[in-house]
Parts: sequence; C-alpha cells; structure tokens
Amino acid sequence: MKQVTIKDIARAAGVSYSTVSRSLSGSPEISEKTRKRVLELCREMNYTANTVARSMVMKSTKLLGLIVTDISNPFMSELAYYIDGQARARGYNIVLCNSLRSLEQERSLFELMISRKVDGVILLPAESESYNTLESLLPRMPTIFVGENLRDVPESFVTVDNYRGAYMGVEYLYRLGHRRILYFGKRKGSTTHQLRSEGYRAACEELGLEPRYMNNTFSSTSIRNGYQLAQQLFSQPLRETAVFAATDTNALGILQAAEEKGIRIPEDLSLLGFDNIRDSGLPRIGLTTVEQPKKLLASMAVDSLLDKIANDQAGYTHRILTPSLVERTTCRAVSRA
Amino acid sequence: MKQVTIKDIARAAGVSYSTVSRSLSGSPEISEKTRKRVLELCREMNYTANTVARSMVMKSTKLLGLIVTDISNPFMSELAYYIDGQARARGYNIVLCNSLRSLEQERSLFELMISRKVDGVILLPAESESYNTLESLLPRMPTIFVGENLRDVPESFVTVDNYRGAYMGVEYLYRLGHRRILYFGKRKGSTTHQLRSEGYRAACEELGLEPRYMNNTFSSTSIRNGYQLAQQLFSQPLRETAVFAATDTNALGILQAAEEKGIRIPEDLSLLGFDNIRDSGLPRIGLTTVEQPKKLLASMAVDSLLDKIANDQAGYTHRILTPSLVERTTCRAVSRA
DNA sequence: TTGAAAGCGCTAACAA
DNA sequence: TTGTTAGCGCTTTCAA
Repeated sequence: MKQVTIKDIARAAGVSYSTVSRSLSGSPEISEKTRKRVLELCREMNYTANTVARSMVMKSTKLLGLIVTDISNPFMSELAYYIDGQARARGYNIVLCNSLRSLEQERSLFELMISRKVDGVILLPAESESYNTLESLLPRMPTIFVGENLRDVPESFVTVDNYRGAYMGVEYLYRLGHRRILYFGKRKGSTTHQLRSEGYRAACEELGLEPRYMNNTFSSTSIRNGYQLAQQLFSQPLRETAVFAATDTNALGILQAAEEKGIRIPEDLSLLGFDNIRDSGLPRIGLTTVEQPKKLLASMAVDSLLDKIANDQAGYTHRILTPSLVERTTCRAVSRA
Repeated sequence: MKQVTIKDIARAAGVSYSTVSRSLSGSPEISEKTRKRVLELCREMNYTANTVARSMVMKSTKLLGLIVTDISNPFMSELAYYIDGQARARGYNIVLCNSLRSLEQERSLFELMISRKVDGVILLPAESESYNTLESLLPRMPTIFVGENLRDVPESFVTVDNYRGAYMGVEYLYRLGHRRILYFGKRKGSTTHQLRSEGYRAACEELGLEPRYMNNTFSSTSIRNGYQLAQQLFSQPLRETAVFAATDTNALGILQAAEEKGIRIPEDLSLLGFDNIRDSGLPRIGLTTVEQPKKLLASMAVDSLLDKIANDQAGYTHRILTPSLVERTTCRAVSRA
C-alpha cells in the first residue's frame, strides 16, 4: 500500500512538485498544457492527495466533531443524519463520538477533538451541567450546543423553543376539551425539562387549569423508566383525562404500561408526547406529539458553526426554533360532561 | 486560538523539543526529573498534542471510516453505537458518512477515506454490487464489509447467517402449527435477501410446505414500501396463516396495513420479522423476529479490521454469525383444524 | 541523558 | 509560467 505522492508525479512529469500542487489546486498561474499533462499522470498513477499533509499546512482539517450521548437514540441518529448531509454539502466530514451521558467522558472526548484539530464541534450535551464542565476548554475550539437551551450562557446554541412547545401542547389538549392534564416525566438537571415544565405551568395558569406533576426520579429519560413511572401512576385511580409526557420516549413507556393495565389510549386516556422521534410515527403507535424540527436544527447547527469558524472573533448566537404539533391517534376530544 | 506547541514548551523548559516529545511519549531514556518538569509545564501552559502532525510522521491517523447507507436507520445506528464503543476501546475514532444507498456516492466516500488516510474502513454496503464498484480501490485501503454476505469474494466480511436465520424462522412457525407460510418482501440486488429466501425455501422443502413469495419490487426496503406491498396482499383473501417478512421494517409496514384492514395480529395472522431492530421491541409492537447479534457484529468488524491493519500482508476472513429467535407477541400457536 | 537535524506530504511566498 | 525553499508540529535516528 505504498502511497503515490506529489513528488512521484513531479518526477514522472519532469516538473517541480509545486507545479503539481498548482495543477491540482486549480491555480490560474499555470499553463493549460502542463496542467493537463500532470492531471493525466495523476490519474494514470492513481494519485490521491494526502489530506493529512494538507491539513497540516492549511491549519484546517475540514473535520467537524459530533459528540452525542448515544447515537442509537433515534432522535440523535436522525439529527446526525442531517448534520452529516449538511456538513458534506459544505465540504466537511464528521468525527462521531458517544459520550454515554457521562460528563467525564464528554470532557475527555472534547479534549480529543481539540487534539485531533477538528475545525469545530457540534455537541448534544450530556446534561445541563455540560457547559460548566467544558467551559475552560471552550475558548480553544469553536463549538455549538444543540438541543439544550443554555439560557444566559455566552456560548452558541440552537434549540427548539421548549417553553413554547409545552405551552402549545397544553392549549391543544384544552381545545380537545381536557381540563385535567398531568405533566409526566419532568427530570432534574436538564434545562430542556425545566423549560418544558415552565411552559406547561404557564399554560395551565393562563387557562385556569390546575397543574399536576409526576416527576422522573431517574437520571436519564428512556422508554424503560417511563414505563416504570407509569406503572406507579396507574397503580391508583387516575383523575386526569390526559397525560402530557416530557418526551416521546417516556410516552412510549406509558403506552406499554397502559396496555398492560388495560387502559385504552386514546379512549380512556389521551396521551401527548414531545420530540416526534421516528418511532412515534410507527404503526400501532401513532403518538400525537410536539415536533422538534430536526432537519432545520441540524442545518442551523452546521451553518452557525461554520460561520463561527470563519469569523474567528465572533461572539455567540442563540437560535430558538418554533416547534409544531403533529396530530396522530393518541389524543381524542372529550365532551365536557 | 493560538496553539501551544512542543516548541513553546521546550523554550519554557529550557530543553530541546525532542526532550519534550520524549517526556510526552513516555520514553524510558529520559531522567525522571526532566520528565516531571516538562509534564508540569505542559499542564500549566495547556498544551495539547497535535494529532494531525503525529499522524503525518507515524503514518497512522487512528481513525476508522464508517460508511453506512443511512445512520437514521435503527439497525445501522445501533451498529454504529457498538462500533464506536469498540473502536474507542482500541484507541480509534470514527469518521461517519452516509452513502444514501448510492453506489456512486459510496465510491466517492471511499475515495475520500483514502485521501483522509484513515487506517481502515468499515462498510455497510449500499447494495450487493458495492463490491464490484469498489474493487479497484480495495487494495489501497484495509476494508471490512458488514452485514452483507459477499459469498465467494476475496474480501473480508462479517455477517449473520441469513440462510440459517430464515430456516430457523420457518421451523419456528412450523412448530407453532403453521403449514402455510408466506415469504414477504424479497428484494432483488441484495445477497442478504437472496440467502434469506433460499433458507426459507430449503426449510419449506424439508418440512413439506409449499413456498409462496410476495416480492418487494422497490429498490429499497422500508416500512413505507412494506406497507404498500401489504395493502396489495390484503386486497385479496389470504390463504396463509403466517407471514415471514424479509426484514423488520417490512414487518412494521405489514402491521400498519393489517391494522387498517382490521386484520388482527396474531389472532388472525402470525407475523415474523428478521433483524430485531429496536423498534420491534417497542410497546404495542412486540414483533417476534430473528435477531442479528448487533453488538457481536460490531466488535468483530472492528477487531477483524484492526487485525488486517496490523498484518498488512494478510488475506481476508469471512465470519458468519448465528442468529437467534426473539419471541414476542406477533406469532401464536394454531391448532391444526 | 540530551540535542541537532532530517523528514512525513503538502502549500505558498519569493525568485527566476 | 515555473522552480526553489521554508515550514506546518511532530517523531526518530544519530551524535554528543
């Protein structure tokens, strides 16, 4: 696997190797004749440019770090799909890592990215503490946070408007006639969760409803712990006619527990999720939910980051996207008896 | 974002920069005193090694290319999760790309990987033709194919035993009392599909059943086209008591069409899938299916590839893993009336 | 135990 | 239009 280099080509063509470099880079200051001959030779000899060497002198790897907590999570893999698409369109490739929701791991990955000299990193943070853990490293690497609202922090992020999404969700259920709505799965340590629950509370106040919470006491959000929580919930008679789940994964857990309990959704209970992960659109599930615009999130993340890289001195930007409601089959109108 | 280099450290420490390099690399030929002082200084000055420069001289980037058709596909994202884990444990990072199931795109990504000087690539091929498209590039990059059985081709791959899995599936249904089993969703252009359908046919012959196929006429396999196919299937009375779907995604499409038609699964019809994607274990879905051991697939892919990289001259290896059956709720025993 | 120097493959400033 | 040369940050011989 001996590598053909620019020097081999130069020797074969009988020119200096800067001439080869110029031919390759499409520089104008070279005769068409030489260029053609050199390019021809490159093809014949199977020359492939060495990006590493180029990175070295250009001081740019054309690589973007993407740190997610878990790529097997459907929300993240969908986002990753779009991020890769957008990055490639802009001439970049992605170095993917999983932080496993560990702050320690996340920090060590971030250092790795610095060491690898990626041009920037897109971070789906392990938790709301992530900013603090990484703060000292941030000046050394252009970074954009995705999906987690950092509020008043001087670093770029792009996220959906979680407050507004939750507000919209409550309004929607209200319009269907629901007057008792449980908020399910609020978890500590996540600004996203915090904002969603604030949106829920505000809407309840506005509409004259009494808020009630069932909090997630686990350290992460998953189908499994949604299921466990829901079992608890269903162990007593339920006063509410609708449940608003903090995330779709939690809603999926509720679905399972309800099925086992013989509680029919939406006949006996309406269920609303948040995120619109792909699973939610699956047959037999058909979860009605507040959608995060994943494709937009992805392209904004990439574009913001590239902007930041280009304008070194720039500050930071906060972009908050508007969510929308996706109606499927888990919510129904109730008559006000 | 000025980078602190080995030279800055050397200057500060009043030593030559090879001494710094030696301290960092844990070389034995250096006094403990100097090493300590240098390391201390590195910490103070926030030194981070430049991996790109190191790659240049070491002729190894410690990067593995991972080319998938679509990372948002649950089977692939799960695989990617395990691949990243195993790669990292072995000191490597992953460069992720999506080929979008296009041979052209796939080839251009492969060339990109060569140019980026990744140490090897793990390929989830776009289709069975992939080997042919890439053949001329393969000698230039250690590669392992994952998930697609290349049969008699002189290149490494790791895959599940698709023939055997299908055979097992038929046996399972037979044991439940089914005598009429439809094979659903066989698609042209995929060796995987070919082998599965051969396994199905062999089992039918062995057990004295009459094979019947409903082929997938689309160019890919998805929930959507499984759904469309199933609509066709259900437009006429069905003779079979069980359907064996070529993939879980197809099975999910069937589930949807059945629901809309009022066909109950498993009461009216048993349904068996293949792959065990995560969606299949979701509440209300509970698809019984033939499982591909994804974690094992992943670690074998990484290990085989690293072996290949280490022993440059080596030939190729074919590893075929045994699938297993995951019983959930979509198949039921039928009494033989 | 340490330093000097070459070189990895490339780009770009400067000279011719 | 082309060639010469320095240098990107590092590792590693070879010499001291």
